[in-house]
Amino acid sequence: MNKEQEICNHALGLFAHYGYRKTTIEDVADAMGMTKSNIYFYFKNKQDLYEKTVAGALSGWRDSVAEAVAAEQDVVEKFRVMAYRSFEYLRAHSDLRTILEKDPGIFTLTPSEDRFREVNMGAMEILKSIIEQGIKENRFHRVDVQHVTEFLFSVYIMFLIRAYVKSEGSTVATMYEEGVELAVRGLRK
Amino acid sequence: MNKEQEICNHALGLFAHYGYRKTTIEDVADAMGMTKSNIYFYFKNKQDLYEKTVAGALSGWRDSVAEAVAAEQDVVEKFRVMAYRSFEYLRAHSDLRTILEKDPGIFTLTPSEDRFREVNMGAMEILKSIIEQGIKENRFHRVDVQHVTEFLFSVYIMFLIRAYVKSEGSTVATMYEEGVELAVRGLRK
Amino acid sequence: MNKEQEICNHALGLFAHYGYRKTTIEDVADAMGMTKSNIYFYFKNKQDLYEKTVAGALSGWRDSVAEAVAAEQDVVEKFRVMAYRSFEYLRAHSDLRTILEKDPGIFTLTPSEDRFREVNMGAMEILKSIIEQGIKENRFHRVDVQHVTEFLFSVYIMFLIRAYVKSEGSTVATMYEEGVELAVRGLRK
Amino acid sequence: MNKEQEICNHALGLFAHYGYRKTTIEDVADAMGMTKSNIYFYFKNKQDLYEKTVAGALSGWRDSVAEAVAAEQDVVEKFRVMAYRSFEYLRAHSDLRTILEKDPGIFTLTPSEDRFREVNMGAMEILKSIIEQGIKENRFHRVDVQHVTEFLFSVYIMFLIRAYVKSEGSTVATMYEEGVELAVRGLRK
DNA sequence: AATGAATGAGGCTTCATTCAT
DNA sequence: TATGAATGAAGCCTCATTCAT
Repeated sequence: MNKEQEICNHALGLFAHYGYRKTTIEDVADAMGMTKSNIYFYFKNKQDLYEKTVAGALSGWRDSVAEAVAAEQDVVEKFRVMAYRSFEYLRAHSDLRTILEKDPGIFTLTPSEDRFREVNMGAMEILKSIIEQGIKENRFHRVDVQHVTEFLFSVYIMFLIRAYVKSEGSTVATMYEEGVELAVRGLRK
Repeated sequence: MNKEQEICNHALGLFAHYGYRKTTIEDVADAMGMTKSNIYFYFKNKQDLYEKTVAGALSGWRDSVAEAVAAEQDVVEKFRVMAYRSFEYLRAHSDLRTILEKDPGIFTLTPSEDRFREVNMGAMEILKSIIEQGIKENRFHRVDVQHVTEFLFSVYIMFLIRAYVKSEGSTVATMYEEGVELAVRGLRK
Repeated sequence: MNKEQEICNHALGLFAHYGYRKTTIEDVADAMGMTKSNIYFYFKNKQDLYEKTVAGALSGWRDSVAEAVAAEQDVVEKFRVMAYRSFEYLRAHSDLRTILEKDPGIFTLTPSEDRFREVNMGAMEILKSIIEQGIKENRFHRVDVQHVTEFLFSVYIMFLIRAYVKSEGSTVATMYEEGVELAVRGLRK
Repeated sequence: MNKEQEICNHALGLFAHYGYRKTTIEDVADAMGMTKSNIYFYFKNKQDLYEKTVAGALSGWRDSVAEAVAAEQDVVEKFRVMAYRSFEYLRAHSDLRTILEKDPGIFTLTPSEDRFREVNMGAMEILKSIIEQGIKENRFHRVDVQHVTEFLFSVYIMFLIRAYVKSEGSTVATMYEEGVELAVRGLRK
């Protein structure tokens, strides 16, 4: 179907493997069995291709998490599920993971330069609304929502990404679990 | 005096600001007030310049930490000092920090591809000998030294680096302090 | 039509005149009225351009000889015609001649490093099949075909090429004629 | 002793192995255990170094031949000895041989561009005086001395050089012997 | 005699991008 | 939609050569 998306899917793997600079438009075209110039029919330029590719991958991640969260009622469970689904998703999608490793700027939340604000904001929104709900239900400490959200979001992203650098599987999973429980304890009354 | 070092110092800032790819040999030469070709008198090629630049910066970091650690007797204090000096050093040396952010591969400790093994190993050695001393003096749990060292090193590096991505100063510092205390509690009997 | 060939034709003259090293891709591009980079659309790199250029020229030579040989029935005539057409062709194509002079490695028949084995083998095949036919028809001595072929080929190539170094026309032609007759007498029963 | 000569000796091997273009001044300096710049104390530039190196090697060749010729009385023997000593010398000095193969221009006897006229003329002089002596003693045909000399010189040079390209030792030697006898018969009454 | 340091010119190659078809 | 062909800008690197010491 949507060829634009198809291109992004192929590009994702290449960007993950070779990085932005070393991935050429021709690489992408070759992978698609089309020509360089034809890529320009679908995307304005290389930057555009990259951003749409990454944005698409981030959306998939966020949607997967949002869906899992929506299925839970209890706010603590929501928090746990959010954390686990995130972890699980990245484990399964190594291309996205690699890109996140290689381009740390993706999560630079400084408003002025965030190329993926839209998606990132969406992800943070999930976390934020969980915290808000927890506070409203009087199950979480009355923390500064915005700051705590940003803090947790940044720790959690960095943890997720870096977790895989060394990664022997079980160790990482355990490490992650403990981190999550720590956060839960820190929040819960 | 040592012009090689002088070049590295200038290069550090440029690599930090523009990244490896966008920094040209000419940029470095201009910054030094010399010609492109003269850079090649001191370095084999761009890669060589980059690696020596980074290695130099990492050495400075490691030495600063080593020195601080050596000045302490108590093993718990050594651990704390190591953590704080590391933090402090990176805070003060934003070029190194930025490079570390931009090139996460610098800390990929997989033996096969680590371009800075020598320096990294030196840094890990500091941590390792503290843990060993703590165990010998019966003040630390009898943990698996190698594994724990690698684990702590990797967490600590990722933390240090990522801490600055958002960074509003006080928040980060507090966050870091708590992390350190956590580790101390985890180790101490 | 075939622009690749067109480029080779221009390149041949330049390589002949300036030699491999001194001929720049830009020279070739200029001669074609196109840009440097466009040359790279047709050839992988300078080496590739050179090799295809030389191979093309050698093929032209070989084909011209093969055609002349095929038109004769008598095996002795075939041999003579082969020799004279070769001579004639080189006389008329001074670019190829010059390149052959400048790059003696073109005829280094050591299997391991011959860049033009395919073409060279084709040329030797012509000679070889003449000798074989001569022996089968009982008009040539029963010599060791492979060795004699290689020997004659190497003498003949060296003669052809070097003949032109001094070359005052008539002298060379006479010299050549005598050499040919010598070979004929040596082979013929 | 003479360091200039020492440099030439080292340069000879390098020029033979890598060719003029690919041999850098630094290669030569390294081989001598000195620095690039110091080479310029002894030679005007790379071209100068090359020419003096080749000229030196050619002189050695010519002197060796001249010496052998001088030791003979009989003019036919002189001719034979000249040929054999030449062959022998080149067989033993593969560097010179290789340079002669790689730079055919060395024997381009066109007065206008011969960079080694002096040496070449010296070599031809040996041959010429033998022929003159043979004629005076009425043992050689009364040929056109200048032309015959040039012709024989050029054939003989080309033969010597190319003989080694394929070369399986005995074959080459036999081939050469026969060629020499042919020339002798051609000259002798 | 010798060196370290510097330079300039030149050449190869890559690649994003455009354009006519 | 899709392609082949073309371009320009940019960057890396080599090397002969020079100069001050």
